[in-house]
Amino acid sequence: MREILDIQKQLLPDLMDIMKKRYSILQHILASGVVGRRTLASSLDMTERVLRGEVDFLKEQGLLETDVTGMKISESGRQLLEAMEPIIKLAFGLTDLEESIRQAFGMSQVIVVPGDSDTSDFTKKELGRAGAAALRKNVTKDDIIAVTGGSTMAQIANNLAISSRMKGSWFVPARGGLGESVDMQANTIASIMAKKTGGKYRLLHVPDHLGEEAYQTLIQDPQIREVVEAVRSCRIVVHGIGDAMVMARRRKVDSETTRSLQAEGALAEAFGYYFDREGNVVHKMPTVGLRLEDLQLTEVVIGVAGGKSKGEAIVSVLRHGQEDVLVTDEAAALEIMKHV
Amino acid sequence: MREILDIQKQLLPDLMDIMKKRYSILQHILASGVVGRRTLASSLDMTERVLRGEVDFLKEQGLLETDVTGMKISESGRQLLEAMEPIIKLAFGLTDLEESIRQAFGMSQVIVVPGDSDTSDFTKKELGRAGAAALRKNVTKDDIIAVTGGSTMAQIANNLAISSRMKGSWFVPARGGLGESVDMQANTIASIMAKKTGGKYRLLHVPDHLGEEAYQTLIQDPQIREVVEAVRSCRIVVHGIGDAMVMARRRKVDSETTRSLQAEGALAEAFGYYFDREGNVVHKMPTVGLRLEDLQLTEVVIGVAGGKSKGEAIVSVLRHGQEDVLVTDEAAALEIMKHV
DNA sequence: AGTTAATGGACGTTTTGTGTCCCGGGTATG
DNA sequence: CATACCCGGGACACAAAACGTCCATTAACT
Repeated sequence: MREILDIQKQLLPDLMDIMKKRYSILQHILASGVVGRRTLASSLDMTERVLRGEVDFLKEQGLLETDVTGMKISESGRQLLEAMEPIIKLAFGLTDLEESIRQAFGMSQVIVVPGDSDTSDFTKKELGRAGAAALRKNVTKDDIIAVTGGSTMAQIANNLAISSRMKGSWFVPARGGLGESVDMQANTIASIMAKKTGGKYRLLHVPDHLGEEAYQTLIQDPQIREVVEAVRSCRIVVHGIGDAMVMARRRKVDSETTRSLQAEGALAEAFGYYFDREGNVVHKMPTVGLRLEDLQLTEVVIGVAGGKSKGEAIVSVLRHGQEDVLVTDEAAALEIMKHV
Repeated sequence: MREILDIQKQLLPDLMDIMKKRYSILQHILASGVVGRRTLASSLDMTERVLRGEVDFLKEQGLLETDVTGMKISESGRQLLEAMEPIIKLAFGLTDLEESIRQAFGMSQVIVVPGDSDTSDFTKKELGRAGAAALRKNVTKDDIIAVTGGSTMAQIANNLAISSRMKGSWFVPARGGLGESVDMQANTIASIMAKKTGGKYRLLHVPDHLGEEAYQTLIQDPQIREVVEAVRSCRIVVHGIGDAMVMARRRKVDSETTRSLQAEGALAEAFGYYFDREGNVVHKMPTVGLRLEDLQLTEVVIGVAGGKSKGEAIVSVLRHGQEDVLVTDEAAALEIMKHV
C-alpha cells in the first residue's frame, strides 16, 4: 500500500498535497458539523476563493452538501473520510516528521524516507534515491558541487542518472583523501557522479595528515590550487554525517586524538569536522579542501544520513546551523525528534 | 490496494487521468526505444505542445532522457513502469471496458463498477452509488426525470442525496403500475428520489392491464393527463434492465403471453417493452406513460443494470440504440463484451 | 425587528496552459 | 560528401483557468 503511494508520488508529485488538502477540508467540515466558508477558510489557513474552488469540487463529487446555512458532510463523504484515515496516516506520518524537523532547525527542506537504514538495505537504497532527487532538484546550471565520501554518498552516486541539467556541472571532492576504502572516497564518488550525470569532475589527490610545511608546498601547486579554489567556491555541498567515534576509528585516528575527541564530547562528524552535542566544532581533520567558513558562501548544503544509530549525530550537525536540506530515514528522524 | 485507488478516484479524478496519460507516454517511449516529440505526439493523439509539457515534467523527474536523437526512457523510468503495471491495470482495467462498450454501441458514457451484483450485495450498492452519481451529473436544472421500478432503481434512490442542483427537478414514474412489490414500484421510487434530493414528484396511479376503453377514460382525467404529458416530455430517463422471462414471471404475465414472448425470442425488458437479441421490440406491456417514441425527444437515457446474468439482456437493450448512458458492473460488462 | 453569517453570482486581474512557428544542429540516406 | 529530414528547445501570442475581491440575497438567531 505504501508502495503504490510512492510510485504515484513519482508521476504526480503534487498528488499528496491535493489529497491532504481535500482530506483536511472534509475532516474539518465533519468536525464542525455545519460551517461557513469564511470560518473554514481561516481555520484551514486558505484564502476564501481557493477553498471555494475545492468545496465546489467536493460538492460536485457528492462528498459534501451545502445549503444556505453552511456546508456539511454528506454520507458518502463521511464514508470516504473513514476509509481514508489509515491511508492519510501512512502517507503523511513522514510528512509531519519532515515538517517538524524542518521547523525545529529552520531548514529549507527535509526529506524522510520510510524505514531504518541500520537494519534494511532497501531503506539505504531509498535514502540514496531521495538524496539523488534532492540534488537534482537543487542543481541549476553549471554548478560546482562538492561531495564527501561514505557509503551513503556512494548510494546517492548510484542513483544519479544522466541529466541535461547537470551536463555543465562540476563534481569535486569536498576534501582531500581521508583514509577510507577507495570506493567510498570523495574522489571516487565525485567521479562516479560526474560519469553518471554526464557532468565533469576534478580530483584532489592529497594524502591524509598533512603537515603544515607539506600543506604550503601543495597549495602552491597550480593544479591543486585550482581545484581547491573550485571547491571553496562551490554552490552546492552534498555530504554524509557520521558518528564521531565510528569515523575516528575508521580513519585510524591516533589514540591521543581519540581521547581528546571523547573528552570534548564529540558526537558527529561531517566533511572532516567533529561536532559536539550543541553543534560546536571540537576538532578538525587537517587536510585541504572545503573549510567550515566556506559554507557561508555556499548556497545549498545537503546533508544525507540515516539509521537510528545516527539520529543523535545528525542533531549535532543540524545544531551547528549550516544545513539547508536534510535527507534522512524514518528511524533517524524519530531519534532526531527525541532530541529537540 | 483497489480501495486506495477507488478513494483517489473520488477525491482526485483528474489526477488519475493525468497519471494514465503520463504512464502511456512512458510506455510508448519504452516501446519505441528512441522517438521524437512530433512522432510520439501523433501516435498518442496529443498536440505537440501538451506532450512537450509532460515530457519536460518526466525529464524533470528523471524518468526519461533526451538527447539530440530523441527521447528514451531512463532506468528509473523503466523500473517505475514495471512497478506501475498492476496499478494501472487495477485502476483502469474497467476504464478500458467502459470505453470498449461505449464505442461498440455509440453511447456517450459507460460506467462500470467492480464486482458482480449477482453474487455481491456490496457491488449492488456500488451500482446504486454510481447510478446516482451519473444521474446527478446529468441533471441541469428543473428537469423532468422519469424513473422505472426495480431493485436496482431502489438502490439508486437510496444513494441520492440532497442537492441544490436537483431542487427544481420533477421526478415522475416512467409508466403506470406494473404489478411489483410496493417498495420497488416506479411510483415509490420517484417519490423517494424526490424526497432524498429535495426535488418534487408526481405519481401515476393507474392499474395494470388496462383495456382500451379504460385507457381512454383515464387519459381524459386532467390530473392523470398532466402527469402523462410530463412523463412524455421528460428530459432524463433512468431505468433498470431486466431479463425478459424473469420480469414476465414477476409481473404475473399470463401463460399465453409468456409463450408468445418465448416464441419471439424476448430476452430483455426495459420500461415495459420486451426486446429480442437484435434489439427489436417484441412485446409491449399495456399501460400508460412513456412510449418508446418519446425517447427520441429525451435528451438523456440512463440504463442501470448489473450482474453476470443480465449481460445478455443489456446487450439486447443497447442494440435497440436509444441508450445514452449505461451504468453496469464488471461481470455484466464482461458478458456484454462477449456478445459484440 | 435587527443582526449576523451563510451561499452564490459577478468581474477584473493574474497566472497557467496551449497552439504555432522557427532555429540550429545532428542523422541518415543517397 | 551533400542534402533532406527530424530532433529538441526557444519564443510568443492567445485562450483558459485560477484567484482576489466585492456584493446581493437570505436563513437563523437574538
